[in-house]
Amino acid sequence: MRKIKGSRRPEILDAALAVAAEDGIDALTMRTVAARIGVTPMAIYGYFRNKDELLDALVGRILADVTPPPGNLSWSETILGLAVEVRAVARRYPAVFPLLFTRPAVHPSAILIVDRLFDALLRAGVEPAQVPRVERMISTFVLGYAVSEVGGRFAEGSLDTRSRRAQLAPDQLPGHRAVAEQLDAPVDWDAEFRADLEGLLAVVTGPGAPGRRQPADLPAPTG
Amino acid sequence: MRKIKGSRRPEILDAALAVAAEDGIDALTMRTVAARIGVTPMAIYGYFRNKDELLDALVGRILADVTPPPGNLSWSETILGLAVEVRAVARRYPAVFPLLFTRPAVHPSAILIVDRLFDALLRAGVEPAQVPRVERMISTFVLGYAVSEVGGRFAEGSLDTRSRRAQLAPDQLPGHRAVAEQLDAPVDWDAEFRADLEGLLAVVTGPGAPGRRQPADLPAPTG
DNA sequence: ACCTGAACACCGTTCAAGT
DNA sequence: ACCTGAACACCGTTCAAGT
Repeated sequence: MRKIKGSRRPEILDAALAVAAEDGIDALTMRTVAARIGVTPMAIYGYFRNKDELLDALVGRILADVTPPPGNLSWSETILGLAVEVRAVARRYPAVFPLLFTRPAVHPSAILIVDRLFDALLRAGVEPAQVPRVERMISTFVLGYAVSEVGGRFAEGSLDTRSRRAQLAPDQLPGHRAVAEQLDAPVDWDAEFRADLEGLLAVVTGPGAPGRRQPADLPAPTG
Repeated sequence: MRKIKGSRRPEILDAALAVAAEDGIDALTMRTVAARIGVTPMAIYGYFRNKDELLDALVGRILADVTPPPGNLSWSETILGLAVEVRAVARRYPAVFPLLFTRPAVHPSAILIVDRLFDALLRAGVEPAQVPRVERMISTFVLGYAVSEVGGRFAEGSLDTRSRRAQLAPDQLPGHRAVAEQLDAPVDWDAEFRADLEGLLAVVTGPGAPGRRQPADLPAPTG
């Protein structure tokens, strides 16, 4: 594997990102990526052992786009800022972002983000023993929400649409019936994401939360 | 598409599940699935328009394995029970479960689960206007956690392991340094999942939560 | 050190044909 | 109604060879 200075690895990863952006993840093949930088498919094997390793590196490349917030922010502003950044990156690379959920977060860029979260949670007064757990909880929610949005899991649909899909009469979906009006209303995803996050931060640091040590600067919920 | 009685669709889906369980998602091809039920690859196209439609149906098949809790449980027992079931199903089908996050939840089995969640949240006193949002929050966390576990995203690793991966000195990861002892300790994933969920339920229904209407039977956190 | 070219064992899918 | 068989345009990847 050539990892020397002047390696074309970044060039290849950018080409992969471009191919996926234009034609989707299925179009991202060794052959299309190679063609985009004007080489033969086999040339890529000089930089990545195989396609799997290329996709792993792509995960690192995507997370490298998450610009960390400045160091002088409060713990809650830091976490919210990182979350908003991650979600913005998901929207920037919708076709490939779901890869983040299937491949281990072992890249330098991922570890740097986790480190900022650890630090912010400690400043929030979370007990060190609870910090890794809370970090997993927050990053799971943030990644999950971002992937759900870009992957189409948050399919909207009226009561009628949903009961048709379920092949059931509306009466057999009492929960849906009770909130039918809400299912017709458009969703403000930005506001929902923020409200959810603020709720999450409240639970991990709020009064009575397990692993809580001292008061913190949690903002009032705005949702 | 043959959707008549006596269709072999269930047989095909079970074969797909078996192939993935034995040899992984990459081995799940039209050809291997066909071979497993003793037909030619082209026979499958009589039941599914293409591979994508087969995978979509597989998502429904997986969720159909989630046995809904009995109707006489409290709202919190209902939600916890569903969550535990979903996580159990993820562990049953680790190779294919991540598909749930990439494909819209429009299958009858998915809608039935959502309906139970809607109902439980209403019983918890969540305002109808907030119910769909809270449902998305909970299901995003539950699915995200389950996928992270089976997909290996929750890679454990000591401070040393992580700083090596990050290609950084431990000093450049102050957050990790501060919780280094925790990174060496083994994680009780069952307990963590439960503690996280109870925290989540507390935030959506606890005192001061947005969309709260009346007291509810939230259990005390056990984590 | 870096890249090419031919080849191999696979894919998903179309089309025409069989019973 | 259900399935087969041959064929097509792709894949990822190996190997040997070029400069």
